[in-house]
Amino acid sequence: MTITQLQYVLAVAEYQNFTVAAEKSFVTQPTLSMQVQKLEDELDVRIFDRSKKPISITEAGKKIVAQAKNIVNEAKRIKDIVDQEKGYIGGEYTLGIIPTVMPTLLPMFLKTFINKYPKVNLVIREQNTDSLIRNLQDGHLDAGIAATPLDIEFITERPLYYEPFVGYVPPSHRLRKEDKLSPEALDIRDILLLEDGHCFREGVVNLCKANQNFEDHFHLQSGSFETLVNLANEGLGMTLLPYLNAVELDERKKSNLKYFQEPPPAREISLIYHKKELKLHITNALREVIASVVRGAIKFQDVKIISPVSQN
Amino acid sequence: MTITQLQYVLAVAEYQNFTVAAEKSFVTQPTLSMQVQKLEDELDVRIFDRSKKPISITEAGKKIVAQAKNIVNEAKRIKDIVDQEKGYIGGEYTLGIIPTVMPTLLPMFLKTFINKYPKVNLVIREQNTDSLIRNLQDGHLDAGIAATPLDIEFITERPLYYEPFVGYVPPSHRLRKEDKLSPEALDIRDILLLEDGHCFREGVVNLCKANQNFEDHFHLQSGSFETLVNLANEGLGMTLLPYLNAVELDERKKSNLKYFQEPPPAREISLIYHKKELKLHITNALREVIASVVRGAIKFQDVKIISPVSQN
DNA sequence: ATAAATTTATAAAAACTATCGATAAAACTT
DNA sequence: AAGTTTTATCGATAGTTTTTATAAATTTAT
Repeated sequence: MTITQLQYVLAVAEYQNFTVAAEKSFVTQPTLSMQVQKLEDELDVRIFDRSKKPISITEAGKKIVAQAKNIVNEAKRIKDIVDQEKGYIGGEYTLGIIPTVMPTLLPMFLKTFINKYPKVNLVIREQNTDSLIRNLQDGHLDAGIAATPLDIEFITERPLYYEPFVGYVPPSHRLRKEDKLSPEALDIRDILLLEDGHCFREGVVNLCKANQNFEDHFHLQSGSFETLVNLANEGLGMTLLPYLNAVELDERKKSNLKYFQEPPPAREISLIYHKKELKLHITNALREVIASVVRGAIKFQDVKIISPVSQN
Repeated sequence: MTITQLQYVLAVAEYQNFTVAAEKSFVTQPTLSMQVQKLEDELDVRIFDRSKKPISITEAGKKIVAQAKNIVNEAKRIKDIVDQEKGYIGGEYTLGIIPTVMPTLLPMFLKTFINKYPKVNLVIREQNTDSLIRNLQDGHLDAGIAATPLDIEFITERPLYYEPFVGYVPPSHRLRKEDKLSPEALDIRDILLLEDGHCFREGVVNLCKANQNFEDHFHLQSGSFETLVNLANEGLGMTLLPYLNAVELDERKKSNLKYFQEPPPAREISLIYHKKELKLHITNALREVIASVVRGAIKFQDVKIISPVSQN
């Protein structure tokens, strides 16, 4: 049994197809097929059922694949251990970022980071919290940036900053006359929300839920804050924005912003990574960079953190 | 990087010597040396310092060895997973047993087990609780039989039976006139103890400690109960025996036995194994066999369990 | 301090194996 | 039923592991 064989098995399990798996593994299909067969012979068990297409994984195969993932990930770590021992900051590093943080935070730190650590090949993926967690678990991501607390057993959360919610209240809205917003005054039924899957949506729902029994009526939903702001201008209601999105609005729109009373509700944005601490040295370097650039742009201390997780 | 290379590294780390490591790995010394070198080249780090003899492990090497242990153990598990999936009970299985249990328990179940599961190559090692725990951790043992509770994070304890302590009180002893023993009446200073390292010794000390402040005076100490009984007969004090040892005494000596008041103090004997549950199917088979033979010989319910761990 | 013994490294040859390209066989699609 | 897609098989080749033989280095004994 070799690590290569296990990697081939994982590739087949992932792509459910020998030919594609071979391509992704940068070998020819016979090479991969034979190695998988060899492993099956050695273990004397079928891992894949090739009698139908697409191929399926046998019961024994599922367990073998799970264990193989383990082994391959642990094997990868040896290289990381050596790098860490040498103090070398380099190699591939994959970071997942939730969509509502990506456009505002990424431009703030990306340039600084790649300048400071040119040997790191940073791969950035935009994905929602759920897939972020899944990818952290199976090792497809080295770290993620998401709203916390998530309270997940195998994940370490290191808060980066606290980002208050800001109201965008068009002139026609009933709350326009108020000086400051309060969570109690909000009515979930006239707040424009992001579409499902965004944790910022959950945050807003949780914020309003504190004083209302929210029944899931139909709401206009969009994937971008820009759309929400435009819809709000059309008189379809108000919306809530994260602070960093709010400060980026043009002057005309900024006049529609309404801040919350102290302490404002806020989301906690954290760097999250697997407790196994793969590539911890790079993760720490990344955290340092982000923390230092954020320190200038955002400095809220006394906030009320709103959970990003659905409370159902 | 291959699993074989990691195994070679582990062998060198274990034996601190390339030649011996090669023998134990059933390859020639150059084979092993070259593979270790190849891995060092690939990782671009020295794992072993060969400039002095015996060779030593570098700082980076220590971490690599720890991780390699992980990987190799996890790799071994794949075979176990397949066996388990097939319901196959076979292969090598290594069991550690503490010295004070070995001579009485092993004859009771060994024959039954090897008859029932002839494909299992059972390797039995006598060792004290400390090395048992260490060997379970690094995978040198598949399971152990020891006095519990040990309360160790990575170990599962499955109680097999409860074995009361029985007093061996020679005619000349002050407690001879008592009908039943009570823990309060015991005086640690005239009890003959097993030598250090036996957990039964710790159990006796804990039993007496409940009512006495034990200061570590000099005591006669022996490694076998037979010696203790003979010393007791010479008038050097009394001693305590586990129930199964007591019932094996000849008739003449049995007349010196004195039982405890209900509920008698007892030790809990458990099958212990790593939480990772390597070869769980064999472990369960073993537990079944032992539990069934023990059920006939020993059936105490209402006992007071004495900790086998030093309370200092 | 020098010789002997032990231990690790190096080199060349042999055995073995992973990989590839070509092609056959099987399964699915139209 | 023909064509397409996917997996298996085959022979050739390049590369790797292993071995035997031997050299170099280190430790131990005299």
